[in-house]
Amino acid sequence: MPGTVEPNSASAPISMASGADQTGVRLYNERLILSLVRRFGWLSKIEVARMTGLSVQSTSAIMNRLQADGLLRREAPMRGRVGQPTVPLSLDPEGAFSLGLKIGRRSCDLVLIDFCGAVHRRARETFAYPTPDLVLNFVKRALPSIQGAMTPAQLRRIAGLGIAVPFQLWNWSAEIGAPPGAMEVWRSFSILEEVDRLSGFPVTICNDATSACAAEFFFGEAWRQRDFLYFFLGSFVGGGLVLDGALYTGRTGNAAALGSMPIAACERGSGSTTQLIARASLYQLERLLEAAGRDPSSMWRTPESWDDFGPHLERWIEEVSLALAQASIAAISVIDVAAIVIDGAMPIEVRQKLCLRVAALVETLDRRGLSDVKIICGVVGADARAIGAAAVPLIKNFARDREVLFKDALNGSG
Amino acid sequence: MPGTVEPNSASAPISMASGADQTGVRLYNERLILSLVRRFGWLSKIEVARMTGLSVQSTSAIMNRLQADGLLRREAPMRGRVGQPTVPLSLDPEGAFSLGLKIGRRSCDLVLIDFCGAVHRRARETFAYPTPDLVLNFVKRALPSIQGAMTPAQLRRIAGLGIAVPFQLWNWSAEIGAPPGAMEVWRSFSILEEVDRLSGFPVTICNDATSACAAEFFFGEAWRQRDFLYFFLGSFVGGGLVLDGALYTGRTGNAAALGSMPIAACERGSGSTTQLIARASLYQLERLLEAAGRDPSSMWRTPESWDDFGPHLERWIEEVSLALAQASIAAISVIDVAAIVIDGAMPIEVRQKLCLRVAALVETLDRRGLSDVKIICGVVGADARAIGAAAVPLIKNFARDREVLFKDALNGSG
DNA sequence: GGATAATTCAATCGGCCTGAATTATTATTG
DNA sequence: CAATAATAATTCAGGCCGATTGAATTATCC
Repeated sequence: MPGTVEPNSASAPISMASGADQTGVRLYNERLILSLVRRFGWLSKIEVARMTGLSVQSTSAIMNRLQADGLLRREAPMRGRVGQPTVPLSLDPEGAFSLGLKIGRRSCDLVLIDFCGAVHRRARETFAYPTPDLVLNFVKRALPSIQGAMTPAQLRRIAGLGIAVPFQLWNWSAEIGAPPGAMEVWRSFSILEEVDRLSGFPVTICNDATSACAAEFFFGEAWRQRDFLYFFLGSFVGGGLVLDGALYTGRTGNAAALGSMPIAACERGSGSTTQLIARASLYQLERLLEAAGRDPSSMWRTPESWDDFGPHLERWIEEVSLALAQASIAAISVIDVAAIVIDGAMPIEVRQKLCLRVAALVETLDRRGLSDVKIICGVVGADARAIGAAAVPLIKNFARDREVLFKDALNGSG
Repeated sequence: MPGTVEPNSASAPISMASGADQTGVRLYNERLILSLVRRFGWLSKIEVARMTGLSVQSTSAIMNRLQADGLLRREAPMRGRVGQPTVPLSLDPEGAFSLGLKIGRRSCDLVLIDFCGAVHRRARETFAYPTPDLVLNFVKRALPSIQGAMTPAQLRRIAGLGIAVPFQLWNWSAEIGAPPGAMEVWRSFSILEEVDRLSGFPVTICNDATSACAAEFFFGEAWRQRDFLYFFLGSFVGGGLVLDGALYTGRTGNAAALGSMPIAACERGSGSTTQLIARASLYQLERLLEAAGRDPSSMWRTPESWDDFGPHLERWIEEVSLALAQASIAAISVIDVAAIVIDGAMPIEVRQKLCLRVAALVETLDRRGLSDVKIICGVVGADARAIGAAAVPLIKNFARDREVLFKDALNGSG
C-alpha cells in the first residue's frame, strides 16, 4: 500500500504554533515603528518608510493611527531645507503607564513609569527580610495612593504591573540574613496571583535581574546592540539576555540565570567550582566590610557614593571582575552576543571601574574560537530592577517580538 | 521651542528592520505548515487547521498550493470512521534537494539529500590534513558526478549547497596533526566564495557542529524539544543551539561555540581552566590509544564499532562526561533550554553510555537556581555534519524563522 | 513661478475570514 | 438490504483588512 506513513503521534500538544493573518501584520508593523521611534528619539514618516521598506502611504496611515491613539506625538516641524518641512514624531510619554514592583532582600519598591521610562511616583518599604505579608500589605497601601494621584485618562492607560523578584528566594536564605526556614513560605506562595487579585490589570512576574535587563533594553543605551548579555549586581548577582532585538525571558521567566553559573574556584585547588552568585554579589562586599569592623549599611542607604570603602572595595572589585570575566567567556561560548552589559546597585564610578577591569581580564583569558565582545557599562543603575519590572508589561504590549516576515526573505516554496 | 527633541543620530544602519505585508503572512503560514507536517510525519488539512488556528478554508488552499508545488504529497485516504475519509498529506521527498559539503580533519564529504533528509548520493575524500586545494579539487570532481545522476526536474529543485567547516581551522593545527603553519592558508581563504563560483546555486557556510545541530533539528528526533542545546563530539567538540523552534546561527554563523567554553581543570590546582575542546574531543581518545601503543585509525574507519578499545574508552568517557556535565550546567545558566542533545562521530552505544553518564553527573552538581534539563542522545551520528550542512539551505527556504504574529497576542496599541 | 520634499486621496491586490454548499463515508432504519 | 440520516472532510462564493501603486495636493526654498 503506497504511502502508508507511520509516525503522526497525533498527541499534538495542541496548537503550539499559531498561524498569521493581516491583524498580525498590522500589529507587527505598529510595534516595529514604535520601536524605531523609541530607538531614534524621533523620526519622520519618510524616514520610517525608508527604514522599514513599507510604502510611504502605509507608513503614514500607521503613524497617524498611532498618533490618534496617543502613542506618538507631533513635534515642531523642521524648516530650513527645500520642500515641505519634516514633521518629527516622537513617543508621547503619556501614551502608556506601567507599574513595577521590585521585591528585594531588604526593601521593596513600587514605581509608576510612563511610556518613556520616566518615574512619576514611587513608594518604598524596608524590612529585615521579605515576607509575603509585608510585601502584600505594602502593595495594598501604596497602590491606591499612586493610583489616586492619576487622572482617569492616565488610569485607563496603565498597561500592567510587573513584579521583579529573585528566583528561589528560599535558597540562599542564610545569605539574605533571614532566620532559618523563614523564607520557606515563598516556596508555595504565589505573589503573582495575590497581586493580581489586588490590582485589576495584567500582572507579570520576572526574575529581578531579567527585569533590570528589560530596563536597559527598553530605556537604556543598550538597544544600540542587537543582542546583549546583561549582568546585574544586587545583593545577589543575576542576568538577562536580549536576542535579535527582543528580550529573552525563557520558558520559565528565569532565562539567563547567570548567578548559577559554575566558576572555577580561585584559591582552592582541585578544580572545584562555586556559583557566580557566591563570587560576584554585593553581599560579599557587605561581609568584607563587616569583617573589617565597618558598618556596611551605607552601602544600601547611599548607592550613589561609596567613597570611603577604600581597599575593601578595591579587593571586592578585583574578585568580582575575575569571576565576571570568566562568566562572560563561558556565556559567549553559548551565545555569541556582541556585547555584555554590566550594571548594579552601586555608584556609577564603581560600575565603570568594574567594567574596565572585566574588559581587561577578558583579554587575558583563552578566547580561541570566540567572537569579540564589548563590555559595556549599564546606565540605569540601582533602580533598574523596579523600572524594568514596570517595563515588562510595556514590552509585552508595545515592543516587537522575535521578528519574522522579512519582506526580502522571498522565494518561499518554489 | 516646544518639542525640540535632540537624539536621532540619523546614522540609521539603514533598514535593520523590515516591515511586514501579506506576502509575509503567506510565506510564514506555508513554512509553518511544512514544519508541522515534517514534525508529525503526516497531517490532514483539518488537523493542521486545528493546530494553527487558521480557518479550514485557508489551510486547504495553502496545502493544495504546496501540493501543486510538489512539496506535499497525498497519501492513501484513511477509511474506517464516520464521514469522508481523512486524506493524510506528507512531505514529498522529491520536493527539494540540497547538497552538503563537510570539511573535516582527515576527510571531506559531499552528500546529496532530499527533502526528507535521505542521502541519495555521496562522495568522500580522505587526506592527512585539509588544504584549500584538496577540498576544491574534490568538489570539482564530485559535484558534476552527483549532478550528472539527477534528472533535470530534480536539478531544478536543488535548494543550495551548505558547507560545514570547523571554525578557525588555523587554531589547534597541532592537534589536527598538520605541519606547523600549514593551516594558515585557511585564514585568508574564502571557501564560500570559491565553492560559490563552482556551484551555481546559493552557498551557505556554517560551523560544523552547528551544521550537525541543524541535522538533528530538521531530521532527527530533537524537534520534539522547542529549545535545545547540542554537543557534537568530532575530532573536536563543538555545539549548536535551537531556540523557539528555530536554529540559532548567531551573527557569525558560529553560535554556540561550546568548544571554547572554559572548564575547571580537574587535576591541576589553583582554579585554572581549560577549554572544553581540550577535554571532550575525540582526538584525546586517539591520544590515549596511541599512548597505549594501539592503532587508533579504526576509530575513524569504523565509527560503528569500537568494541575493542576497552579501558581506554571507559576512561575517556568518564573524563568527557565530567567536562560535558560542567559545560551543560554553565550553558543552561545562560539559556534555560529544556534539553541538551549529545551526538558525535562514534558508535551509538558509546553515545548512549556518554549521555547516561553526563545525566548522572549533572545531578551531582550545584544546580540551585536552575531549571531542570533533560540529557538526550542524538540520533543522526557521524553523518550529522554533512547531512546538517545540506540541511541548512533547506532550513533557510522551508523552515519557519523566529515566530511572530501570534494571532492571540492581541491588544496591540490601545 | 519652478523645483523639491512631505503628505494624502483613490483604486487595486493579495490573503485570510465567514457562511453556504458539496462530497464521501459510516450508522440507522423500515 | 436499500434508503435515509448523521458525520466528517472539503470546496465555492463573497467580504474584510491592510499594504501597494499611482495620482494629486500642500508647504517650503530658490
